[in-house]
Amino acid sequence: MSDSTAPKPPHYLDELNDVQRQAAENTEGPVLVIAGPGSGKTRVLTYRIAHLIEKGVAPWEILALTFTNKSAREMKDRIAKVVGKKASNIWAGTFHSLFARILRVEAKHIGYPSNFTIYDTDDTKSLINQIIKEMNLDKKVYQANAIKNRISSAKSSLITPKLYAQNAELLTQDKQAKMPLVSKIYTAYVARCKKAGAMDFDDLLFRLFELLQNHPEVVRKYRQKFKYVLVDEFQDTNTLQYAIVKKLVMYPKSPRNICVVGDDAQSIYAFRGATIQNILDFERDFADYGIQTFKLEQNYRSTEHIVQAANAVISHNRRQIQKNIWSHKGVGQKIKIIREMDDTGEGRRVADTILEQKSRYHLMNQEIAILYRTNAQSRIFEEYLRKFNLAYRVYGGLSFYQRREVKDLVAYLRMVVNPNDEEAFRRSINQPKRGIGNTSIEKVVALANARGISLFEALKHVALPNRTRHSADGYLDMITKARAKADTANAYELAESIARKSGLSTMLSNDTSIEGMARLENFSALLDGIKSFVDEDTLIDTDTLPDKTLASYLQNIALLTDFDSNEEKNNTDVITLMSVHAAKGLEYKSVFVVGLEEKLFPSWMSMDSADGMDEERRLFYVAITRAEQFLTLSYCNTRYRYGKMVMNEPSRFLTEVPAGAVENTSYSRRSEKSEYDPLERQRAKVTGITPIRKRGTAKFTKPKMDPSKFKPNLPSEIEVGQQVMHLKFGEGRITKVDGGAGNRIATIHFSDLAQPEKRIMLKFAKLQVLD
DNA sequence: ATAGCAGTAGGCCCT
DNA sequence: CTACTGCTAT
Repeated sequence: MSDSTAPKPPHYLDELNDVQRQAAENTEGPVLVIAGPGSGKTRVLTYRIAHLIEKGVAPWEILALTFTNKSAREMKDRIAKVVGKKASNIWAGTFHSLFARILRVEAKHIGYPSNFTIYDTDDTKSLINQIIKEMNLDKKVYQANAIKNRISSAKSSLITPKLYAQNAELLTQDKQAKMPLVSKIYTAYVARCKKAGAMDFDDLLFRLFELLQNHPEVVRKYRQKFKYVLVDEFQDTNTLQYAIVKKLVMYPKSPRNICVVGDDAQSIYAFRGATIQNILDFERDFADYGIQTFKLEQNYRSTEHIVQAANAVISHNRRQIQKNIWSHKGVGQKIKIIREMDDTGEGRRVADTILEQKSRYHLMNQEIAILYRTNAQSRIFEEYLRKFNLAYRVYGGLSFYQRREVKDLVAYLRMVVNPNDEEAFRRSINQPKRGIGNTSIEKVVALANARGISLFEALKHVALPNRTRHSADGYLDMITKARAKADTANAYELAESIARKSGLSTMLSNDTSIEGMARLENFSALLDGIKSFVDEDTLIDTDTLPDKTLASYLQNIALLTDFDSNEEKNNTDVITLMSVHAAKGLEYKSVFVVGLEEKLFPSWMSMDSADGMDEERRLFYVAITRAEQFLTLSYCNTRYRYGKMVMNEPSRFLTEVPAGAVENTSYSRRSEKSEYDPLERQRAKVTGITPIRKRGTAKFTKPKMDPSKFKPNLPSEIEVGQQVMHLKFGEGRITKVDGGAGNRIATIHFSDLAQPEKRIMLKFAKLQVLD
């Protein structure tokens, strides 16, 4: 959308079409913006905020809630282009991060420490399993995942453990699922989180709601503060999120300056409790206060065949807000449909088509995306892209912060900040092994439960055999000493010293396998991350954070996803592989939507209900509307699932794409023989495509050199001026070495990177000197 | 009492 | 394809 080429930028409102402009200028009172795909929604939001600021509204009086850190950052950057630096004072961020920020300030009102820990899904599951075990229940019957979902949706519907226990409907459901004690587990879970000083993701919303509900002086404060509230992706908010927003803007004499932007057709998070009912409720709730509705219907992203296909597909859904999405970008290319015999063929054919498109239309890698329903589908595409020497990056799957080695160190850091953190205790107490096994931990748990104290406290007093006592004391001493420094010391020094004293660094350094080296890489990348948190601001959004202590570092990373990380990935020319969910809000010149088969897309989980099917169709709608010029849909007859070959029908969604928008070479003309040539298959076998995704290996496509040939030099051998090789960053030159003897830090210039300067701790990073 | 190993069962959607 | 379980050696 860079059609404005005037030398002097015109007044910013001139860059908007009529409807967009009205949506941006009508700043007072409740506003609902229904925004089709590619209709300039972000543009409206940013100009609206810019307009508010130009009119004299203070940036900190504006609350803009988004779903991802990325879109918050983008929005701020774009606002800054109009109003300058003060844009950074806007309260723009995700629901979770902004609410965590408020909760830290107001924690005392709800009996939480302001250093509260945020439990991620793994912590949550592990705690639930723990409770199940303590209650002597069969974990095959009581599945942690299912229970987590029950608890999560209870919280999202504002149902406390108490209300749950009184809710006949929920109790009946649990009985039918043969899990009558879910209510008890829920109660125990909430108590344990509280005791541990921990909140899970839902708590960040739930506790904030409680806070606003029960503390009039607090709610008054924030109502006064936030004079204008904006919500992006409103179709993906759940009941609880909307309840919080209402708390902030609905009160006597409120100006009700609330603007929500969304598209019912792109609602794809119902499985997490999101409901488009919120849009309908919004219209009802604010009907008496002069609600204004604007529909953005012009699609600036895609050519007409694509828009036409999208409209046709979505019209199969039952209810929707009426709108007429149109494009004036010309008819463009027709949609290509690829059919293959099996998933391997699909992988090869997609990679082939990419090569063809690249040469014919001069596409860059970064203009291409492969979108799939489930992350597990990525493997085959990775294999072929690699084989064809096409650079790619996979989003999703195991994120950096979920890696074992990263979580281990983070667990120690969490203990330093909040010693009551039960999950961090369990993870750190015997990692690396220090001879405190299950039996000892059982004793600790027993004592903690008996006296109602934390595990950490219990460890101090529990009776243990001498040897075990000794290592326990070592652990306690380490955490206690670090805690003493936690408020004053720089987060990086603290983390680095813990990494050393815990024995984690030594343990990882001693592992010389390739996976081990990759783990060490990740481990030092974490330390590097903490370092840049401390001295630069590049890593994270400091505006949403009050300070730079270890506590706020942890708070921040708990809410980061794979998407938000720092690396140079945004600037490198790579093909994007991601799930359709992850692709929401993004756009690419050429998009491949793959695996279009019944039971896969639409997913088998959703096929038994009409609501589920509608959601799958919206998901498909989101997928195809990511494409600007080229859209390719693919499916195959058989594929491996759970290690077994299964037959698939083509997805019903394919039949919903109008024939007029589809290239007619596609369905059946291409001879199946050539695609299923046994010789060709045999050849593929012989070429031996080896799987490249191993657990714990770095995520980048191409290692800069063959890891098996990589021979790192000793840290002491590294000098200024040397040309060195780093497994992930490639070749670079040492420009500076500083730090003390045992802790030398090299500044290295990697000219291939977008941000070439890296500071790397020599004791962790492995570097090979090149001659 | 702990830790490493090996074999088995169960599970893998999306945040 | 991995996360538990149970066994055995220390």
